[in-house]
Amino acid sequence: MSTDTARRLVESMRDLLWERGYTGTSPKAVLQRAGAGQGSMYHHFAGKADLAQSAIVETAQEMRAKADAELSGPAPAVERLTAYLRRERDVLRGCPIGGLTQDAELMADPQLRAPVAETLAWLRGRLAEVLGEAVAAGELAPTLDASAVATTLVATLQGGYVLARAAGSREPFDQAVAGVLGLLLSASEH
Amino acid sequence: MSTDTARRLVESMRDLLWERGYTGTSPKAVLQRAGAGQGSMYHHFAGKADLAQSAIVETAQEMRAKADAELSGPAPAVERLTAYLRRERDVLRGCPIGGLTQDAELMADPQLRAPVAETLAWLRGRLAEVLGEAVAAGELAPTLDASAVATTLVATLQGGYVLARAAGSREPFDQAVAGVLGLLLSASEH
DNA sequence: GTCTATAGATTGATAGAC
DNA sequence: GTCTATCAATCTATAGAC
Repeated sequence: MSTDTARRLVESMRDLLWERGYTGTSPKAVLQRAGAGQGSMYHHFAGKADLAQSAIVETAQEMRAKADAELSGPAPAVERLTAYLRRERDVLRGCPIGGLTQDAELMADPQLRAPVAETLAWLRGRLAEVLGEAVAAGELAPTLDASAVATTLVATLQGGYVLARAAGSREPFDQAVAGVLGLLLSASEH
Repeated sequence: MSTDTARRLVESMRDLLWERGYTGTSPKAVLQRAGAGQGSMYHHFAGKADLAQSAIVETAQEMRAKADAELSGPAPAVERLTAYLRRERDVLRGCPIGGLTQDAELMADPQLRAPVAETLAWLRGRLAEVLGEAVAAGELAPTLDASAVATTLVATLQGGYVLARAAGSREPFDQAVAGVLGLLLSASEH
């Protein structure tokens, strides 16, 4: 069945995009990992960019679905936020979506860039909503700027990945999260 | 004079590393930008990696010198911190050092990775010192964890670059900085 | 010190057999 | 649908003339 080969190609491209980026990933490497020949890829996809687009869209959807599930539970808003921020992550591999912003070739292609931009914009918006709930429930100070703080939280995660990769250790990531949570919670003591 | 050609090669490599990353930068592109032939590069440097190392070390030293100057002035500690965070930056180009952490090929080479790791580690440490001064001067709450918050501040900047590049706008960067400053200053009202 | 010429490998893609 | 063969272009590096 063709569907299986196509799925393996997308899966391999997802792994390699995460590990090596778009510029650093050759069709040849994808085919080897998927155990397929040249013909298979060009039968199912128009080329490298087309396959990469399928891979990025899949990764983006997964990331968004997982975050939405965590942020939409029945627990108090602040508990959902801290659980989301502290959730176990594959820190040293970086963010499979955010990391792509550093690839100039990928960002130059609107089809590849769009799912990256949309996913991070959605996440900022969703966190702003939950922060708004927390303020409304009196869990956080009413003076808090939900939009700005939401962007700060996403930036802390994204930057935490950068610092962890630089250090070769997840410690900076955990420290960055602990730091921003400390500020958020002590700022709420009003 | 050979020194001038070598300098132009390093300068060109610095620009291209910032713009395209290590994997995305070919010696050919560097030579074209520098206006030099193949022979010049292999006369002055052992190869692409060697030239890149000189370029990264130079960029790292500049970044560190500039940050240290801003963080070491006579102004109150919190003022120095806010001035550093709000300083004008070429946001859409990303951080010329932090952005390199996403390049797997570069990070696999200890010679190329070391200056990246050291620069970001130094910055976290220097910000922790200034935060410590602020606490000691009573400008910030004594309960503040200087090391953790320092890492949060660097992560906010690094993640701000990621979000700005994704959005194609500097707005998320400015929002992330405003958010973290809001938390830091309101948390200090003790 | 700088140049051009060249090398062998790899890139992304196409052709055509099966 | 999948394979192998092949393509022109580019990659990083070396050789050798000047």
